[in-house]
Amino acid sequence: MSVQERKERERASRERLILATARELAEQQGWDAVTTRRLAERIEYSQPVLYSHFRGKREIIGAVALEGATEMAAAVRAAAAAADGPHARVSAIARAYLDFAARNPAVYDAMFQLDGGLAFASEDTPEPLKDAFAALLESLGEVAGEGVHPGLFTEVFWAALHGLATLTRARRLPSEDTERRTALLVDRLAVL
Amino acid sequence: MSVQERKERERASRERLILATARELAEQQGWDAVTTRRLAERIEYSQPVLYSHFRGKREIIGAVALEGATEMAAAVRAAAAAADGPHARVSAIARAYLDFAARNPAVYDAMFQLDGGLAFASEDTPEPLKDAFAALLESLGEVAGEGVHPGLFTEVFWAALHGLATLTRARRLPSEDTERRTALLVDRLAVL
DNA sequence: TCCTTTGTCTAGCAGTGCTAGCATCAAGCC
DNA sequence: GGCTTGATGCTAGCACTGCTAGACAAAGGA
Repeated sequence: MSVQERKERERASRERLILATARELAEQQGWDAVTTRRLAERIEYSQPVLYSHFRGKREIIGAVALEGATEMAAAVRAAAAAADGPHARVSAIARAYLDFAARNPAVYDAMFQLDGGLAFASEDTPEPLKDAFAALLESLGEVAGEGVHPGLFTEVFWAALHGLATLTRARRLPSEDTERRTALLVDRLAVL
Repeated sequence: MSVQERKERERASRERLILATARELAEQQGWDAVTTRRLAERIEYSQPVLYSHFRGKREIIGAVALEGATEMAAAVRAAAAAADGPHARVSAIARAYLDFAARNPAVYDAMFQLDGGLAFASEDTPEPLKDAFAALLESLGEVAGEGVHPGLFTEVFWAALHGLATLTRARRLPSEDTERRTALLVDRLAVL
């Protein structure tokens, strides 16, 4: 029994290694550079080993996305908890969101740009994704304004942040004015 | 001289055929299905012919993106011209933008999600892209509100629309409430 | 008519995600 | 302790990708 447990531990540890390596490689050189060959070489195993852990590359991306969702939810909640008052809270959340996207571009891509085979906005949406949305909803719901559904408001706010994050990252928007754009967004959208 | 002119015409016509075919294929089956082999087969030429018109696949995507930008600018201006008053105009623009994205998902991808090798937000940004932004700016500038730079306001509004468009398209947001989300966005962001 | 130039094609390269089938090594049984 | 068995990871290979070198044919000019 103990032997089997040890093997399971080792297997789980190798799975973490795969994910950490994929993530590191993606952050360093982009997801295009994360090929199964390169990934296998970095973890010092052969390619087929990857397929004994994940169905394919897409599932690896999905797993990294879930990791990212958990971290993002934590970052948003931490920012919200450290701020006093609704306005400061919403500002802090917006900054935390954009900051996360800027600091972890590959993870953000995995979550929202690439196909990780994850279900969104449906019943079988994985828990971390639901929770990341919930983290936004907790603080944004209170500034939705009268007669506006908190969920709908959060969706709009989130979409706006997502737009800023992706357009900035893709150099469609110059990154200098990020602060001013964020401030404008918060001031206009949130009802205090 | 006339012979050369005929050849140039034929060449230009074939280039249009390549772009139209690429776009059609992308809209039908997604950009992943637009391989150089398939594209060549559809236009009934061999692969290398594509490379006598474009440097590579990326440049084909870029060319489709420019086409799309021109069309989007026209769609936005048409919507603006058909509406009376600032509020109706902004609403119409938002709907036109999201409608364009929804009706031409592959073209929208070429413009904003994929790498078409185009420069954005810089001096050597191609004219159609600048003009598409200008089309938004023309009508959005007037509702930026006092003390807010029209360009900055347009960027934020655009980013919000972009977020809605991409998240809806990627099924991150359910498509039913698009109208309500758009209305909320317009009502909050635009200063009348 | 011959030669040159232009245009197009066939064939191939290096790389991709993914998999079938073989070797190896450790666990468990007699 | 020696043998069998099953799990585990490997090598080799498939069908595909974007892209290109070099052969070849068709057209134009002398």
